[in-house]
Amino acid sequence: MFLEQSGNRIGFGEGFKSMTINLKQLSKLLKLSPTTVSRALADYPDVSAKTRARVKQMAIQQGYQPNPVARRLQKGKTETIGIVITPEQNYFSDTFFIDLLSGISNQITRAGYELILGVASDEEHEMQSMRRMVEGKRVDGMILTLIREQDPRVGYLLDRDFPFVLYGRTRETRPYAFVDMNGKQAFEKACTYLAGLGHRRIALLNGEPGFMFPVGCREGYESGLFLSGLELDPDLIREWKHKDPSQSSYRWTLELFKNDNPPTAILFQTEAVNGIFKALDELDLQPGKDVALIGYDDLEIARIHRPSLSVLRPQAREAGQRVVNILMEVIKGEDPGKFQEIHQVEMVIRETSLPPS
Amino acid sequence: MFLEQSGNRIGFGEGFKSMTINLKQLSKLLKLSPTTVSRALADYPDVSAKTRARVKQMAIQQGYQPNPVARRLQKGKTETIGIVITPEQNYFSDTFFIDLLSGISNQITRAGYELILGVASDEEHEMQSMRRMVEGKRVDGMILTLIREQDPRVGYLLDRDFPFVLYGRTRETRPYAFVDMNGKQAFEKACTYLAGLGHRRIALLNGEPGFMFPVGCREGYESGLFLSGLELDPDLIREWKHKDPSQSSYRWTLELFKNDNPPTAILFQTEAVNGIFKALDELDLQPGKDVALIGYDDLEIARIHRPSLSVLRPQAREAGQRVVNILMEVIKGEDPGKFQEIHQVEMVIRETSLPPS
DNA sequence: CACTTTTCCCAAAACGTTTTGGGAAAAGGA
DNA sequence: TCCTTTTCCCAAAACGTTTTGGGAAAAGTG
Repeated sequence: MFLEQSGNRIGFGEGFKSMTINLKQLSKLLKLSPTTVSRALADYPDVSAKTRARVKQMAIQQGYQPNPVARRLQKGKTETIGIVITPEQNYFSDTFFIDLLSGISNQITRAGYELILGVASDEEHEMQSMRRMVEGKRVDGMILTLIREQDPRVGYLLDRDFPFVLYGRTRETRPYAFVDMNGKQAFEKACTYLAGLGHRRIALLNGEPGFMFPVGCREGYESGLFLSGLELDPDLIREWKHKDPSQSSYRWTLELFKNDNPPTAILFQTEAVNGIFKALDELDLQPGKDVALIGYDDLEIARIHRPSLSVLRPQAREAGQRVVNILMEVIKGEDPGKFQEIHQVEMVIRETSLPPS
Repeated sequence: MFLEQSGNRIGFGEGFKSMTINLKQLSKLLKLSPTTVSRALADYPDVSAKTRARVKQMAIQQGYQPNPVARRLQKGKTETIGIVITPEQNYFSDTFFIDLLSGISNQITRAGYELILGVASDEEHEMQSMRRMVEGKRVDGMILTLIREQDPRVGYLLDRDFPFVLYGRTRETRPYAFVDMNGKQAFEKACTYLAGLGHRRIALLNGEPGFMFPVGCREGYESGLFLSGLELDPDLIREWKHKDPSQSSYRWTLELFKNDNPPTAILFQTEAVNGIFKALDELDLQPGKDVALIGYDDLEIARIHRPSLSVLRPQAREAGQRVVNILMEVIKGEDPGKFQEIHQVEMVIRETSLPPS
């Protein structure tokens, strides 16, 4: 124990402590002007290949890294992207969001940018946190998630021509950039697939329609029924109402099977799967066998559970990367209206999507 | 529709687009020097009360906000704190982390600082992301979470005297600042409580001992058994091994009850609750009635489930705020060794902690 | 009144980059 | 050789703040 500790100390020595070197100091070391060193490192053509190499080598040797703050001041950019999350909407119960965030973060780092995070407790603080970033000149662009049908954030940013990209869509006539998952098509696909297997009673457990995504899910569901020549039965639909704690996928499922004519299949967002499994268990119904299930989002539980859950799988990480790439273009001054991407969602058939028994 | 949109446009007008004002411009408007304006806004005593008021009023009227980048350059600080998260360790399956993050974020904002986020895919990238922040002079301090018993990050930061605070603890002889939950005491408390109710066979489903927290949980569990005069039975303990996907709270629970002498109570981290409930259901055992349960972390499901789950409740948000306050002190140059806090964890008795039947 | 102290303000420097606008030397062209 | 071009480098300015180090006027002191 003693040895290890002391060994470390001696090994690293006194001078190891992040002795940060300057452009000026580096240029002195090289007997060049700061201008030339800066331009050499930035690969300007007006510095000879020989000195460029010499500069770069010395820079590496000395561990020189340009001070990002000084560079930002000069460049007039923050090289920073902002995102605000709100814990209330069960953001983090899902790994989809962390996948999205992971894609965003990686791409931002690759661009040499920074990601600053605001955590807001509610809609009001969400706006406040965003304003601080925008009006405080703390970011060059914003990323918005969990988009509502009427979303004041979008109008706010459009009004002041501030660069942003939505993960999702909203009701807004002015053009803006977004990356969205084709939830409609996904649910349509799942619905027609189930109908193709022979299911005639397909239920939908949906999120809160105030958000944009569930709206698409429902559209896809209805369109899927229509395409399969099935009637829409409102009794088979449950949609989350604003913060009613009595709601749960568990109760909804129990309710559905009190119906005289219960469903033989259920579409839902995978986070709800636990409640559904529990309810089916109590009702002595076998998932997959007695009731077909398809969830949206490929969470770990979907793969691990027996029977494993068939799902619709959005590529959240890839979407996150696209969001960042697009935002960089918008920051450069490109027309946001050019960047409107709707990504396909693939369907993964596992064990819970069999024909009706 | 047309009216609304056009109304908006006219209402906001052309000039609304964030016309950012300068210190120099502001001072010109006030017929004062930039120096005086800056000092007036910073409440220096060498500017008269009258002009100070005049300056502040004009600053508000003009919506002046000092450019944070310029201020950082001058002050020689980034006014930024870094944190790196890794999705692999199921960080986000839990709301505890978002609570922690929320406390951290709020307190950082209050201090006028920024929180920059790195998302790393594994341990190596975690270190890489941190080095970028530290060596790239992008942050003034780091916050570390999910601490391992042997954690290279701590040594790295100590070696270069870089300010940081741990949420958790590690094995390290040099002094460092941390805020930790008293997991040991919590599990001890839960264990003695159950023993006090008459339970004699108490099981523990624990996390991976490579991390520091589960180590404390186990210590508390063992100490609780000892204090209650109970024998430790290794058959009643399950600990997560590094990435063995066959493990799950569900299987562990089934295993436990294959025992000739099965447990009458189980301690665990609340994230595992679904698997446990499922297993008990299959075994026809009533949670709370046939088996007492106490989880660590007060997740939503613990409150909502019937029967509701008794839990150990760490105050993650408060801890997050303390972490930031401490980090600010350390950044100011205070001795990190002075800041070592171990927070109490309260026990919330609900419906799953009854005496054995 | 003459001197000191206090009050209130400001010009200049500094933070560490990148960009601007040359300018000297070397190379090319006749 | 003389003129033009190209190559290679650099001094100075700029980004927007805060800090330093006064300094002039007003107020207090004897």
